[in-house]
Amino acid sequence: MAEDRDTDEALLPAPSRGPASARARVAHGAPPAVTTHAAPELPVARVLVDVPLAHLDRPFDYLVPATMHETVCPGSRVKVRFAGQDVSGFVLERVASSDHEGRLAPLRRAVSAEPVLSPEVARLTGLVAARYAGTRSDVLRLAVPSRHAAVEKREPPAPQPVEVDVTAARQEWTAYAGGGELVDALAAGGSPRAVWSALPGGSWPRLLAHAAAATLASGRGALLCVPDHKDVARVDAALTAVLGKGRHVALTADVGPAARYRAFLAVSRGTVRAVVGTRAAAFAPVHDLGLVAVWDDGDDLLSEPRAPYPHTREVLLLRAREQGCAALLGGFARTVEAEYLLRTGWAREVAADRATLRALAPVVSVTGATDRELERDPHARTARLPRTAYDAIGAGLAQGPVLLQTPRQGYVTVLACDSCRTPSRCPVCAGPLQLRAAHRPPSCRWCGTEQPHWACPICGGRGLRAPVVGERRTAEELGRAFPGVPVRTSGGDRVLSEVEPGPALVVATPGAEPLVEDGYACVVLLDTWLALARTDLRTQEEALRRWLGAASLARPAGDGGRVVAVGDPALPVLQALVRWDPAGFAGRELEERASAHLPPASRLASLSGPADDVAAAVAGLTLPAGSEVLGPVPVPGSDPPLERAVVRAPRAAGGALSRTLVEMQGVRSARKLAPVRVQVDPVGLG
DNA sequence: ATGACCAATTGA
DNA sequence: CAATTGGTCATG
Repeated sequence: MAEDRDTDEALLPAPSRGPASARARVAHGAPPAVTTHAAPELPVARVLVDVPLAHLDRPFDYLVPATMHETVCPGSRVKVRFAGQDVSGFVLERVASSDHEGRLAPLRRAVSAEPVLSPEVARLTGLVAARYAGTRSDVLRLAVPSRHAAVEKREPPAPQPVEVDVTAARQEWTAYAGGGELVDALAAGGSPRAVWSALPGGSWPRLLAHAAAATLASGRGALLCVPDHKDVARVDAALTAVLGKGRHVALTADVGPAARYRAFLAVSRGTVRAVVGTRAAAFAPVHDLGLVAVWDDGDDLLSEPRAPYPHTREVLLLRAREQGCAALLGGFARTVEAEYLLRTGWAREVAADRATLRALAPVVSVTGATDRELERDPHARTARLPRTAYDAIGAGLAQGPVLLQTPRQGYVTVLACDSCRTPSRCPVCAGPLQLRAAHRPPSCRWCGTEQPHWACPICGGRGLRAPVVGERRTAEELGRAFPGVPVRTSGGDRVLSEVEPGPALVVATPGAEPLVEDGYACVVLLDTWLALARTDLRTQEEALRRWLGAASLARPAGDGGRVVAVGDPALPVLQALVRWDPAGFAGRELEERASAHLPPASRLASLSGPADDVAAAVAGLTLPAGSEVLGPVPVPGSDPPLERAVVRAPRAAGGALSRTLVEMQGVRSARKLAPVRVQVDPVGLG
């Protein structure tokens, strides 16, 4: 598209009413004056300017010069003069006149005619900013990828017609109660909302693809969000199998700016209507959106690490609410947020009955790993493996590959009491202890305090051990315990996506488990006590999610599939694993959260920064009725020292809480005070 | 942010 | 009395 020349702002026509009365002025040394005419129709552009200041987070009106009339359209990029600087912005709309009293400055440049910000996404960015008490320009940065001019100039490929076999889609979903109805409703143009408990095994990408296909059959678009690139690749392949080539697109950040922009344009121009992607794809401008879906919404990869830290699930739910489209939350596990949607009746459950589940799930057992048991067993002593687990591995290896999930990577991370195995914590701040160097006493990883005379508060023991050995060390030890068996590792920056079906030991960290055709003969979950040693709000939910993720890679019980978890069989979270009951667990967890006034039953916001700023920020809030302020308390391990306050409000007052946070940030920004970091419903609150 | 403006404060 | 500094306000 043609790009327009810069405009001299001295040559301002009068504001919007009537034709512009151009005044020429030739300043000494200035470029020769050119008369600027306003666009013949809708001469005013409402522009969202890219400035990071909270109190400037609203549209500003500019005059559209006649030369830019063709190029400037709703959703297009422009450059404008703002507060003496050239800044970029997005045109929200073209209107006939402005409410602004003073004269309007002309747009400085029309960057492109490409409408990259659709009206729906423009509205969504506003809702997300409001919900997370952030600025719209921050959200816009997440929503619209950077421009690549060469890609934009190329002619788009013609949309491919899509033929969908709705009967096949329905067939795939009938394993679930409510599944057939879900597909029917999608295909008929309805907007069902469902929380889907996926059956173990590798069918979920295909089911997501079929849900998308049913939506396309109704003439609408579908948007599928998954946690990582491995998942994108799997759903991508399933969409190709179900829809044929060229009918969908994968949106990921790691493919480079040109490829990313090309995929984005295919969506925004309506060339394709089915999209799979990671968290940034939640903002994809899918035409005629009919379905939003998120897989494994408990995965913290779906939580955006950049301000204002929106979560993919919440972005998609805002979209579904706003556009009245269908919503699907699926996973092996269930988050408390998904459970909440069921409890409030907003979504329906889609789950298989117990008989179907029993047929497809492996047999799950828990085996203790007390020191006494370990002492009786020399193999266990070296490999942290009780006899039961050791035997299950041996039996599994006779049938195929065996997966061992080990909680963390690296050689030594956390210390624990040598006698009772309780993870050792700092008496000052409760942070984990570490050994930083040989011949130094243990020190706290958070506050750095050295603990030369540490004693276990549980049993009084003074010895420390480093019980957590990463996947590489685990692999070495197991290789010795099972000589002759190939050992593969996956974790950290060396992740295997798939392994061969033959007998092998596969050691992986959570989320890095390789796929294997026909499933693992046996899955062993090591050191479950360690995964539960964290003090985070979501520790148990997260542990169960990771265990179910690994367990769902095992063969069905009928094919000999077994899962052995090494841990305390009395723990409810491990009992939920044995019964394969993520729904029941999420239900109990939600009740506990509700009685403790924690999300999702309440809305939380954390404010962090230097102590003075946090105190002033909290004082500047107009808190809704029923809310309370916790803290501020020092943030452990922060240097320079920071403090954090947590504000808690009833869920119904969540909107009011976000509004007062936005207002407070606006006031602070106008007064040139340092911004306080605000996180609404942060994922990892200790 | 940047810049404009006004008022209070400081300096010769 | 002028120069300087600090707060407030607006940014189209």
